[in-house]
Amino acid sequence: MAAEDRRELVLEAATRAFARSGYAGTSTDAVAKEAGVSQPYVVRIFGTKLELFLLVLQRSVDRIRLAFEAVIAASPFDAESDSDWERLSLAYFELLKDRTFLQVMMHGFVASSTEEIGEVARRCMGDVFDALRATGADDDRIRDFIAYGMLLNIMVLIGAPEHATEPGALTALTQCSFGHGLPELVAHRRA
Amino acid sequence: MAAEDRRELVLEAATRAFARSGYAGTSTDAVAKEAGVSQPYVVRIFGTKLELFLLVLQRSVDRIRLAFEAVIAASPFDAESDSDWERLSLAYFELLKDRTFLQVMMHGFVASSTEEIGEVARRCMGDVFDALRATGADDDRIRDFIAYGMLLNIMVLIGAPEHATEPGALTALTQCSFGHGLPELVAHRRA
DNA sequence: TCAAGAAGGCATCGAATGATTACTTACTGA
DNA sequence: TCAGTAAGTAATCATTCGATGCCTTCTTGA
Repeated sequence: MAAEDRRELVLEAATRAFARSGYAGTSTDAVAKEAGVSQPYVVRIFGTKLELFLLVLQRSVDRIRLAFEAVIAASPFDAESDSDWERLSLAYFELLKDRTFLQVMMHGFVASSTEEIGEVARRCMGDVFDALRATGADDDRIRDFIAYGMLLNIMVLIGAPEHATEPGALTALTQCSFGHGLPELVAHRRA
Repeated sequence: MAAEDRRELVLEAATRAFARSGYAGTSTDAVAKEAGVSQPYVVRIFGTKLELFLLVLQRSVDRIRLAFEAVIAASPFDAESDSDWERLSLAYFELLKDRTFLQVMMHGFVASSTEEIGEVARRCMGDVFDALRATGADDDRIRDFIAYGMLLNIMVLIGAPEHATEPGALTALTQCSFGHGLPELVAHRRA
């Protein structure tokens, strides 16, 4: 297989692996097994595990940012229009069906005490904020949108959508966070 | 030293250690060094590294929840009063001066793919939500409060308060998230 | 004084990890 | 046909990790 194609394959496998267990918790061997190649080959392609993670993190956040940019570019965005914000929310909601990217992003955030990872995390966060500025909304409005997205991220991370079954506080928080789209999200996850 | 006192000391050291590097990224030896005891002794006190982390996670989230409960109990809370919500926000803001607890909490969230950790994380999230229900606010209002708190957590995790210096998207997001309290927070951090 | 129990370290084990080296295989162009 | 190169693996190394077992030290009460 061409090195370029193989590299792409390993990157996608690494994204899945890191999404599961984070930076420290994922071995290069786990990535290799997920990709179906040998562990030394993974190291050879990317140099070090850290460089591989930085690539995976950058690509994951890019994916999220691009989804926002696509929605905003699709039709004129009116920052005063609720339905336009709903379009944006629905896009993120759709993105949640594949949790991989946001899991990697969150793992990147908590691994920010590693300086190189922190740099990428801060840059990515700024890029997303920048992309949302194309909505024409003021900074406070964008901040609120991101805040709500972060809550959704956390809820997905801890598995609230699947586990919030019996009545209780977690269930209430999950339902008022995900709204009526929750059953669909859980069904998609189980499929 | 009495076993009980030593245990408490190690728990606090473990909280600091896990706050830095998370569950997978922190060795029992790192905890031991932070506590000034031998590594086998740490394992002996808590059985396994996982059990130690579960304790640390539970205690950290408890600390956050208790801070909220204290504010709500301090004087009658009016869910329609902006100043009452500001009291609550300020309490959390004050809590951010010691990042340890929220760092541990976030590390617990992303480590939720380990089933035991996920269970504790979900329970803690529910407990915090429950505590905030004592404000008398409806669920949506509480959810918004938590969402904003989660954004602050992320910003702290990636070191935005210290690193958002030159003008740019990250700086704008940081300033509109932390408001005028930002310089104070950074100063306290550097002290 | 001394036995007993609690506190805690030392030595060590087996497994896992990231990385390096040397090797094999397969394709390509002259 | 054969030299050269790209793709990929097996073997291995030095660390690090969580955990176990055994020993030492100190206190305390009879």
